[in-house]
Amino acid sequence: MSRQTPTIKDVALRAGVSVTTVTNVLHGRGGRFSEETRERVLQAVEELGYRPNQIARSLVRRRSNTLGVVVEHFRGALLGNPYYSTLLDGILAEAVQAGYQIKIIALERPDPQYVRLSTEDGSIDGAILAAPLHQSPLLQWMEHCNLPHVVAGSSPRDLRAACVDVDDEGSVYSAVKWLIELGHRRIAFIAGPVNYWSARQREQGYLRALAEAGITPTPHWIRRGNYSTLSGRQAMEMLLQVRPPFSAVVCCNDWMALGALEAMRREGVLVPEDISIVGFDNVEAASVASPPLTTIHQPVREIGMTSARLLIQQIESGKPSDEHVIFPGELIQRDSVIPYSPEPPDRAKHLQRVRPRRRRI
Amino acid sequence: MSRQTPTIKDVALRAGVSVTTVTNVLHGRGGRFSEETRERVLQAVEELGYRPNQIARSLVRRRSNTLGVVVEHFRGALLGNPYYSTLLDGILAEAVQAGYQIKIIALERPDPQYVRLSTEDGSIDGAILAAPLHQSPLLQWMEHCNLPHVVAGSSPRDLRAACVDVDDEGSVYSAVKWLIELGHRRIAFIAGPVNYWSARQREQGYLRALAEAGITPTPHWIRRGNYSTLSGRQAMEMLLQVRPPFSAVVCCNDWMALGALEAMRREGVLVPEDISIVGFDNVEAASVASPPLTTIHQPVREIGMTSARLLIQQIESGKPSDEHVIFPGELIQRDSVIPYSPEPPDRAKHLQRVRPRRRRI
DNA sequence: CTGAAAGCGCTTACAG
DNA sequence: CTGAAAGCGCTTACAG
Repeated sequence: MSRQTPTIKDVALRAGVSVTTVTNVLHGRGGRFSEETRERVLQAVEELGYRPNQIARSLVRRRSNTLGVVVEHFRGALLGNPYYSTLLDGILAEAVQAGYQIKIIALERPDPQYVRLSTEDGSIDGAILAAPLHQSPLLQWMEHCNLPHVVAGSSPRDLRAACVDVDDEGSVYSAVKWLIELGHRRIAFIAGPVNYWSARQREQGYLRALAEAGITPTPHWIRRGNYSTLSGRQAMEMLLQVRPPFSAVVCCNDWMALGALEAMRREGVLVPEDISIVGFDNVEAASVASPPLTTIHQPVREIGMTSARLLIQQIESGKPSDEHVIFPGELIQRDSVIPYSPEPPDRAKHLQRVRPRRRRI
Repeated sequence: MSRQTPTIKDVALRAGVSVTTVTNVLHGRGGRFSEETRERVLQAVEELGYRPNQIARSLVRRRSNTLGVVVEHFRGALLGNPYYSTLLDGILAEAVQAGYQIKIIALERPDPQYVRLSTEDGSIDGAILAAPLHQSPLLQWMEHCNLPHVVAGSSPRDLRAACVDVDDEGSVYSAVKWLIELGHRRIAFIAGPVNYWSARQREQGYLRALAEAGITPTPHWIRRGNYSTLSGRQAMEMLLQVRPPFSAVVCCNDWMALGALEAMRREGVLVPEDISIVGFDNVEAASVASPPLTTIHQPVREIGMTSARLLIQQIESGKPSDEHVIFPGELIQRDSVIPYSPEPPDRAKHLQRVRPRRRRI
């Protein structure tokens, strides 16, 4: 009995009107049908359980009402990263709000030609590039792309395209400047991977603050990690060898800071008495670490929302834009930083904080 | 000069062949064209920068090659939750692998009619329902839905549809049984919100293990939180009032366990010496808590991957399925649990672990 | 090996 | 207020 899913033609037939009329009442184009016709159509829709085919609609309107979120998935488990998922959540919230859907375009390989095929196929009205890597093919693609697009998160600052990000450079600059004001002079840096724009910019901020204070770091002051906890621990182990010792260390992200914390705990270095530490990102784990980690919060969800808004603007106005929206980072002061003190801390007094060896079950 | 984006017709014209032939070479339907024709077509494609319109293709093939991931977004910032994003990551990985795209369908309101409109519109070939809530309209919708679908994560066990989840009940049952084997008898439970299937099932596991050991909990043994850290702290504060005191507490998720840890730290309760604690989910913060939290890990990414695989199977075979795949949870033993000891811990010995008041900067 | 034609399910001028 | 017709950009029998 039940045949294919009903089409607009079936509705028209049942209501005894033309498909044009059905379209008109469905889209509320007032004045083009009588009240009585409207009711007949709506009833037919109801009885048939008719649902408009959006694919057909997209074809003729040349509009899919969906936003593409392009992620370079060849990097591996990407959405598992809270940064990306929070970004996505912001994009989604804004898109839904404005009547758009979200399609995730996971690039399997870094090939500009392949990117075109995946994006310029009529299935999306515009694209949000989520935190492209350094020398990402996406960046080249954008140059000759007539699909509306905006870059969200970590990206080069000289981009000739709309982009939304946190002020990586300025945030780290301010944090380091603050440490200097607290009396710290020997401030180490655990840098991030060079293929991240964000890591590069944060490093610049560190260097600028030191330079401005007339402090000249040797190469020993900077250790590079890959954003993982393990790499942070290893970097810190190296930094602990340097003499004279540092009184503070700034980390390019929280996970490395957490690793650094672990390295210091193992070595009996007191935080913050011996060494103050600040991270970046304000991940959830930062607040439950011991001591709770001072860090820089970036408004990731807002970045996502703003990207979507900018993209929708471009789509609906038909005008491309190269607006840059850069949010300031926010320093979250917790317990991992204290002012510099020339005399060493009273270890006896603080020894109670060092955790004893625990037996395993 | 540059007009609309080129269509298959433009390619045919330029190559001097019919559109049928263009389609054939583009889809590699061998034997239907000469090698020379093939090259002419490919060259025209190249010169024109032709990209097939997938919307048009979808319309005629009645296949979009995209999987819908349905989330009940009216709950708020959903993808910001690492559970959902990890699930999504698994789905994406498997889908990309199999040549499918992902569309996120964020439901703004819990209306079955609205769900139909959003899903059965030709834009997706099947749907994955991400962790529907208790009494979700999605569950009803599925009953009379001819779109292939599978439920991923937290869901009722008597579902007449394909579903993939962790064994919530069994995992908690095993954990509680283990605590009992360690000598614990007074074991409290911080329950989760009743509108989550997962929370309900975990609670069942707790009750079953106690019952099996002949332990009869009074209502005071169970406090309900809403999965947040704050609610865990509050629940624990109440549990600490109960006399005689508990020697162990099981939490419905890690965030509440982390809150409970905080409550105990404030009250000077030693973990695990006074009270052992186990969480659920194995969030990243659990491993950096002090003490590191013993918890139950669920293979969220695998759940996502398996859901996608099951869905694609249904789509490609044309046969609906109601297969259930239930993964076991894995107990991650860290430092928050020790065997029950009748004598109270030597507080003097452990006092050193209690953190002193910290001054703020 | 190749192509003309019908059709997927809609929307949009356009004519009445 | 209403409808016939063309068309969006593809694919698929079908005939040659």
